[in-house]
Amino acid sequence: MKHKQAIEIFRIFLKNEKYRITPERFEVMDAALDYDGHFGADDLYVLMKNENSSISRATVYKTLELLVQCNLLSKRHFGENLTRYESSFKRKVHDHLICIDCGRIVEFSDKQLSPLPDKISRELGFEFESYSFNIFARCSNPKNCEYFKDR
Amino acid sequence: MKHKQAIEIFRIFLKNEKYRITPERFEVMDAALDYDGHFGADDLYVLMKNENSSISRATVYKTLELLVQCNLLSKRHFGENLTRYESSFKRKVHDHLICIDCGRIVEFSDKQLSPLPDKISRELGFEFESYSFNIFARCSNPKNCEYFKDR
DNA sequence: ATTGCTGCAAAACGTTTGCACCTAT
DNA sequence: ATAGGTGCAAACGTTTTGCAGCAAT
Repeated sequence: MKHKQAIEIFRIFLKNEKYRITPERFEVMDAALDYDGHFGADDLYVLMKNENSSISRATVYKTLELLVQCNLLSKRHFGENLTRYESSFKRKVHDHLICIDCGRIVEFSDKQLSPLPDKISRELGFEFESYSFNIFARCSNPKNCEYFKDR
Repeated sequence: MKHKQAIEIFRIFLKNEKYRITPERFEVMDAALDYDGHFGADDLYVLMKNENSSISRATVYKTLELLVQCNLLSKRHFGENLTRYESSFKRKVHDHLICIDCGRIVEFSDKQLSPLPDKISRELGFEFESYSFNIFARCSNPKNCEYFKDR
């Protein structure tokens, strides 16, 4: 198994929260952590089905939420009515820039930005929990942009 | 009519873009600008129906997109699979903090944040278009929070 | 033995579409 | 006259739910 450390994290989480340890849950975890980039729950379901898994849609949807709860995945919304996930296991915090022409997603992290969510929360009388910051922009280089359109 | 200036903006936009000027479009505009706070397209449709409008769902959905195009409304996504709108007519740019316990939405604007979307876009080789910044946090004062839960 | 989890299908939800009729141009 | 908009209902894509059977505890 590739994801030894993640398996341990997930197992401990399930135990602590009194959820059952089932093979299906680890099967979804494995597929999710293997996925390169951002994916919708249904994308993952279809992928697993194509690989002859007998997993059900419901189990995929529910397990992804568990993986978010234990911080193995993070949840993203890029301005569509669609929930996307991405592995956050051993990855540093980052934000996203989305090209509105070609759909390319670039990850970045900005030093000036990082302290702001917590600072602003305190200023407004809240306890910071999480934030989302997405920039929508256009590739300056049109050729570049065309290239990614077909991807 | 309350929204004299907005009517003019919308009329000019429709004309420029060669869209037709119809009473239904202004009816939706009126209801949208009257709405206090953030609303989903369906909320607005139901509200209008309750006020005995004969508008159709399709017209409401399509017109809201036109109002976004001419900057009378802005579109928001607060981490659910639901598009929300809010009037941006004569309002200054702001971001949102959402309480994950009671759902209260607080608007803020932060001087350190404002220059970042454009700066980051340029640094990454993009032309800035728009951004979304949402903070998810908890009311520090539990009583406050309880109060808004019932709203 | 007892919950809780699974797969399945159906329902729910917000949103979009196809179409026949109507209306602004 | 004609392109485009409207209302309606049906379709859509994603997500959730109800339920009977199954498996982890």
